[in-house]
Amino acid sequence: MALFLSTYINRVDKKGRVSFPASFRAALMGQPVTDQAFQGVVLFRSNTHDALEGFSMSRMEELSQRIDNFDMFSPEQDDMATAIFSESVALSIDGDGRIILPQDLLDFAGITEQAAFVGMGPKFQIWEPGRLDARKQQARDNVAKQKMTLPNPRVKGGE
Amino acid sequence: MALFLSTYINRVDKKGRVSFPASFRAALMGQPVTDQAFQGVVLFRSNTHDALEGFSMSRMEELSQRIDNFDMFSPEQDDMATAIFSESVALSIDGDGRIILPQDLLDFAGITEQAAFVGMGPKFQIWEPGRLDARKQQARDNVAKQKMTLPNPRVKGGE
DNA sequence: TGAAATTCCATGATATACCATGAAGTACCA
DNA sequence: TGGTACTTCATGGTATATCATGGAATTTCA
Repeated sequence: MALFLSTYINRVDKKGRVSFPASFRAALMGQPVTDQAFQGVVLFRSNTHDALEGFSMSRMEELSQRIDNFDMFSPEQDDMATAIFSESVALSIDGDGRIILPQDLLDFAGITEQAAFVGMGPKFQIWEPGRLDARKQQARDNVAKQKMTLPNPRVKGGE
Repeated sequence: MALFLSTYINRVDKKGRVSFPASFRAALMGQPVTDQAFQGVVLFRSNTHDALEGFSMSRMEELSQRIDNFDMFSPEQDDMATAIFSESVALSIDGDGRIILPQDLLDFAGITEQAAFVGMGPKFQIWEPGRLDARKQQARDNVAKQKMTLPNPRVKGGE
């Protein structure tokens, strides 16, 4: 699967138009195209930051399956589904490689002049650039401080 | 899996272009080619040295899968993905076997005229040659002093 | 029919692909 | 084994395509 990598800062014009980074576009193309072949992205508010979460449509379906693994009718499942699906918005990419960020999402993330597209592997986030710096530092600190390590499936679980 | 071996020092021109060592290219080819067969490398800043770390894309995808094993939207997953993917950059290898090192990465590693490609098995590093010499000496000293040995996971953990 | 949204077009800046050359390593042959 | 021819590499310069960005024109919907 193609990955979202690096951080790109692009200008947002008064209509909310932003160029969606070219490499992110390429990552999107690699996705297995389902039925209607929706070539675009899905955005919703982050639960933990003043930022936006971005998914491909195929990743969105995977997210749906994971939520299904909660007990049906459990409060968690209901909360999760409501928070994510009801508030998410699908944005298409126009001929010039741009998306249009709705005003309420811009407000939520505090974005005005510029938007930072943050690659996070299978997903990405969109930040107001000023806030992002602090967040990146925090992430680095947490990883270092907690000596966070990645479970290696080959050694630990073995296949 | 193919391995990155030896050290190669190549010139960096004013545009940041460097020849990616031929043997490293060969090591890259051996990688299992996924979908779009991205022939290139992924670089990011080392956590411990003023140098750059390099991976193949397939290894990067493996990293991604491990991170996926954390709960979605958990702080751990978020920190991990932000720390690793947002700061990394994918570089393609052109028809002449070169990559283009971005200016900010050159600055971070202190590279100007020359770049040293250091094979480290499944990954590699890129150093400013002068700093590399000091680092190599240090590594040798540490190994000698501590009589460092390699634990064998098959014997110790065993499955 | 008017406001909002979508599509179309234009333009620098930047990055990518293309071509040329010399050096060095390798293979081949006497 | 010595010499020669060929291939591969590293490196420099130039041309071309892509990308981000701004504005205008056209369409859509209320």
